[in-house]
Amino acid sequence: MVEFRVDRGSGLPAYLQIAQQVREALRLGWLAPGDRLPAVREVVATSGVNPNTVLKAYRELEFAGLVEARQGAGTFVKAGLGTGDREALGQLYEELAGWLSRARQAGLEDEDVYALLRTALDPDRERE
Amino acid sequence: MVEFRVDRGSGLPAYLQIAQQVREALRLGWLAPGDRLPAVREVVATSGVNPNTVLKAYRELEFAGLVEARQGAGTFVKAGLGTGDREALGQLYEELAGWLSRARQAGLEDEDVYALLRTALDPDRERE
Amino acid sequence: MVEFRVDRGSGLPAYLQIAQQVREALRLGWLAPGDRLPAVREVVATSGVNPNTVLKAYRELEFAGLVEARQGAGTFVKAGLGTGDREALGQLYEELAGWLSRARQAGLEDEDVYALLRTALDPDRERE
Amino acid sequence: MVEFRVDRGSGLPAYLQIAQQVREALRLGWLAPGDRLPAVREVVATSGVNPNTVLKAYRELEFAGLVEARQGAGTFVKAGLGTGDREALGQLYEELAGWLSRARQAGLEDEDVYALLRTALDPDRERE
DNA sequence: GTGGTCTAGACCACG
DNA sequence: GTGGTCTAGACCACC
Repeated sequence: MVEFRVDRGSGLPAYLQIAQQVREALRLGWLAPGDRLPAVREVVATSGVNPNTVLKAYRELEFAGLVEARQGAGTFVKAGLGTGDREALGQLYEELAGWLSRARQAGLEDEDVYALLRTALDPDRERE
Repeated sequence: MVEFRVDRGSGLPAYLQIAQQVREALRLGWLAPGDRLPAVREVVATSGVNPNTVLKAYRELEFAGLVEARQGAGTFVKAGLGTGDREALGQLYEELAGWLSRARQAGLEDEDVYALLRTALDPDRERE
Repeated sequence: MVEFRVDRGSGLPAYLQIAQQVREALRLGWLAPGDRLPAVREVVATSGVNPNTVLKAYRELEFAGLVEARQGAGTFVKAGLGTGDREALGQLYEELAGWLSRARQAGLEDEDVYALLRTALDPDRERE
Repeated sequence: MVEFRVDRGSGLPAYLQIAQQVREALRLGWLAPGDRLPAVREVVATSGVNPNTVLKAYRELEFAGLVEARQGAGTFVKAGLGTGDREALGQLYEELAGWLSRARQAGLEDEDVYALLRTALDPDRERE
């Protein structure tokens, strides 16, 4: 079961945050084809957003072919996403968690961590 | 010298992307107090955004006390951000880059990497 | 310039009617890549639907890759649709118009015409 | 015997599609007064819709005075629809089928055909 | 009770 | 002035 976290004031529209979190859950294997997404009303209850916002996110995912809405039944995952190798994922997760704890000991905040990762993913960005 | 990358269609407003990239440059030490931000017309030339959008980003940073606009001279960094320990940062960056290359060998895409990091930063998100 | 006709009570949602009419205009060459769609506010004025309904239609077309919204500038046709042979289209149109006038002389109503066409398009439907 | 085709995702509600197909069958003479409509469970079996959806369609037709439900016996056609001239209809159908095959040779798809017909039925729609 | 559609209207981002 | 986002709430279609 996934639970969405909507961060108002992050600048990113709420419906995109929800859609992104579904995609992440698909990538990490928390959601698999056939699974049901939380009902719109559930998301409303837990996240405090408006029903239409959730619908918009679900519809976006439907357009992308990732989920399928069945009238009166719910919204279901249609396709998976990302690497299939769950084991490697777990291993990498452990390593990353270790690195993260070292980074925090060195005084880095979440923002620093994101900045580092973004640079590492796209080294060209660095310039002097 | 920093160069901004504005990703239209990422959902995040252009002016927030610029402001965020300045903050990241401050965190990583690419920009330090006294440095000049690129002129608005330079950013316009390299990023294709509207001048007003750049101005809005710079105003936002000025409001946050990070930069200072000097009439006719440009916009200058006023304060630093983040950990002062440049050495630790370099070390952590190398480790992260190593981890990242392993992750990519395992077939992970950028989105998978972000998903993992987000989970590592906020482990409560994972749920049965 | 296209003008939309929204038939409330046809059962088909208004936003789908608008999207469909844009697609038809693309097919018939009334709209070509680079053309601007009518502004949301114009459609609202001429069709009496709600702005959000128009937005939903335009967004649907954007998802389909047919149009592109440019902030503050409007929504523009990105890709064409259908056969490129405008001449053949005109010829066929004339023939169809002739047939249609004969059909009407024989007393057929629009509904009869649609029923005939649907059968002709999908002859398997006929069964006894 | 009529068989219904329900196209989920056409946007048109399922019950309206069924009712419309009955009306079309009446117009084209596939159904005549006294004929029995397929039983609800038959439609369910062939179309995959919910029994209530079929009932709603039949009720709608009954309301329109076109059919009549007889308890325990089924639903029967009460009135005809459209032009009585079966011969003219057949002739027009042949002509239309001929035109259609030429249209397809010219590369037109079903959508193009519908677009043409819609324009021919309502020529005012075309505009500069 | 499920998702889907539409309205009305406020506010924001961008040119 | 352009499109985009979100809210609130009514109503519909379907299971």
